[in-house]
Amino acid sequence: MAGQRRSPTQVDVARRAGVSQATVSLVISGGTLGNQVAESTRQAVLEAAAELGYTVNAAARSLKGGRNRMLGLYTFEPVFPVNQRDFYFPFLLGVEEATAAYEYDLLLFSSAGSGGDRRIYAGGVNRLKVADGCVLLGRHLHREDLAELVKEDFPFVFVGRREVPGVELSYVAADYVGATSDMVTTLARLGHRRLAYLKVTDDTEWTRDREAGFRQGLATAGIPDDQVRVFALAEKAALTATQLRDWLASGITAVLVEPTDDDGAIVALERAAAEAGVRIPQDVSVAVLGDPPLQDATRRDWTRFTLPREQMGREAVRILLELLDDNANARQLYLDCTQVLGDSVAEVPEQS
Amino acid sequence: MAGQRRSPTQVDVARRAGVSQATVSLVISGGTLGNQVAESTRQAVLEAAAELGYTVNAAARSLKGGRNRMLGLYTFEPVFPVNQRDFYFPFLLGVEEATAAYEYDLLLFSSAGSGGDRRIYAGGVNRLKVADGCVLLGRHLHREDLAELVKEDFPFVFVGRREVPGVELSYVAADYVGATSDMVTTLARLGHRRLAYLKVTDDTEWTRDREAGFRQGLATAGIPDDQVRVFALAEKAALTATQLRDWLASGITAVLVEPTDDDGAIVALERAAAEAGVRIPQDVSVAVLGDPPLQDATRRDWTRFTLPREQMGREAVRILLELLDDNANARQLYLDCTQVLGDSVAEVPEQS
DNA sequence: ACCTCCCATCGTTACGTATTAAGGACGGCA
DNA sequence: TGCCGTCCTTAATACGTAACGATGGGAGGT
Repeated sequence: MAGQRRSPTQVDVARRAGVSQATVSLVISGGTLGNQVAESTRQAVLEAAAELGYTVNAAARSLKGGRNRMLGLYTFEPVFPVNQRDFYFPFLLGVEEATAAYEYDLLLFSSAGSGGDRRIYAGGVNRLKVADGCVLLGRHLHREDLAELVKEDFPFVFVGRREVPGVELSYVAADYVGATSDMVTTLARLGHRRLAYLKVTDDTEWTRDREAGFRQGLATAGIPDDQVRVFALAEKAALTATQLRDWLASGITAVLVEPTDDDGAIVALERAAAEAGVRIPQDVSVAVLGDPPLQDATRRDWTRFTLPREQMGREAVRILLELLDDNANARQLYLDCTQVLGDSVAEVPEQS
Repeated sequence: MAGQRRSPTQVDVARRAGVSQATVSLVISGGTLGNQVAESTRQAVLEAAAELGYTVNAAARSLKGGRNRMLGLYTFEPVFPVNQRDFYFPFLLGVEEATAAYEYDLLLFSSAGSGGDRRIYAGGVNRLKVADGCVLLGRHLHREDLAELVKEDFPFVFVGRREVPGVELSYVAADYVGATSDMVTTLARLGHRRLAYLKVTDDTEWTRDREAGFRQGLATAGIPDDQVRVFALAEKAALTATQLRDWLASGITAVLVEPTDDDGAIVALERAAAEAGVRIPQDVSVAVLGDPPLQDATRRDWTRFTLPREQMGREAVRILLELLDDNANARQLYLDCTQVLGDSVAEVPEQS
């Protein structure tokens, strides 16, 4: 081993090929003027480069302002932990696939900051900037980091709808509004007229969208507001068997429930049903408004809708590249979800 | 949107704070001389930086310094295709985890070359070099690319044992020899004395290692060579029911089989068994020498050994970082496999 | 033969940062 | 007051690349 040999530069190649550094640059990076170089010279340069084992220095290139052909993928939570991987994996798959298809490489910003905290700005440094642009992923984001990113004009696309007051950002989102509305329609078609909606408390975009979809679905189905019950599930206050019985007693026949990181709402509902001796779907229909992240937590084949996760990943990359080329305004894209009819919803029994 | 606003530099900060660019650099990056800056100046600089939304330009920094804090992961096959993902995923997991733990970022070289062919040297240029070092993964490598990498002194670690004549390279490998040997021992302990060994034909390191382990296990168990039958499974020539019957007729009670990309050998064996009316494990015991990549192709819980894939990924990163720091010689690491007792192996029936 | 034009190549500069050696202010001590 | 030493700050430079304008020479036209 020759030890830490400095890797050859364009100057070295130029010297060997008997041309100038500028010519080497023209040959290597092609550019618009790439065809202005004589074929013989081009060959000589390429040969010299191969012999020396020359490789382009990405740092220098991107310092100069050019592209790296690298896209970043930053996740606010670790993507890989086992319990969540089945949820995040399809996004990753789509992003990877599209990135490769466009002949870019993918930079995974996986390193947690020193504090164990995942932040974009570690020590005041925006690490993302080594990439040409970045796809962001994850539920628990730091808004201030996002705002900072926008302020810097760094091109990025979020997977999932994200709003930051005062700025317009790009994202690829699932159409939660439409999907939830459709779910209400489906339930109404099966005869359900009195619904309960079980939402998580924190006020996020996706929770708001689902609730909006819920209201919209009610309107479409012609169900007045007083026929429904909205219950916000605080983290600690689980749904009790008593509450569930109350609902059923008041004529409610179906429950819509939001999935969460830990499937807390679903698990709580199932436990309450078990305690109350209520059978799903015979006694109450349950529809899940999304993909339950943990497939293991519950064995049931829920009636639900699934996000086109892989496609979302792919589209995010496509939009990011559009952003890079046009450097136009932010753009948003909504993709349809697919309703999956499982065995947790049944027709409402004829009232005798 | 202000459009492509150039992001502020140290010069801008310096101008605003009324100091020189060098002072800004001292304040920002601290360094060894960081404490030589007067507290008042430091505050002024930090304030100016905050007001302007200054962030360090990573490209410029690494151009100057050398290290990128980026590790590469290059795979000779796409890691993500669905049919293989369960096999490769744990490696990826381990690599990602270790990379993050050491506060590096992970660069996924996913872009296929223009020809659809995955090569390290695209257009005579080594793309890997943007990273400080690289973990390599995959079965179907291009030896010439590897040799070139070594020649360039680029630090890399292979996951899986790889040999290139004349050069010594670093890898983290599963101890196929020991695991296969142990498997033979296990079979011998269950009374199996006549074995068949079904290998794939191409002459790879892992095939050789398994065969060596097979021989070693035979020696340990005191089984003479004429009690065994080694069958090389060509790609197209599947194992026939007739052959399988012949083996059993000759007293063979157990088959060791190598897993392949597509589980070809296992599937062939199972089909032959079905055709011949041979039951597994009642009539013949089957041990798989590794992890069957496709869990779906067969529902059986094979007796096998599994590679510590996640750990292999982690160790690969650790060794790579050692290589970076010491820039010493290549190093190799072997990790033990875990035997898994499934239901495809039974005690040999007492011969009446 | 001379002028023109174009093509291939070259010299130069800027990108933003970290570092080194050098400069300047200030106070203390003789 | 003069000298020196200690801090603090600065000017200059290098890193490797891409882009621009400039230059030289050869070919073609008049």
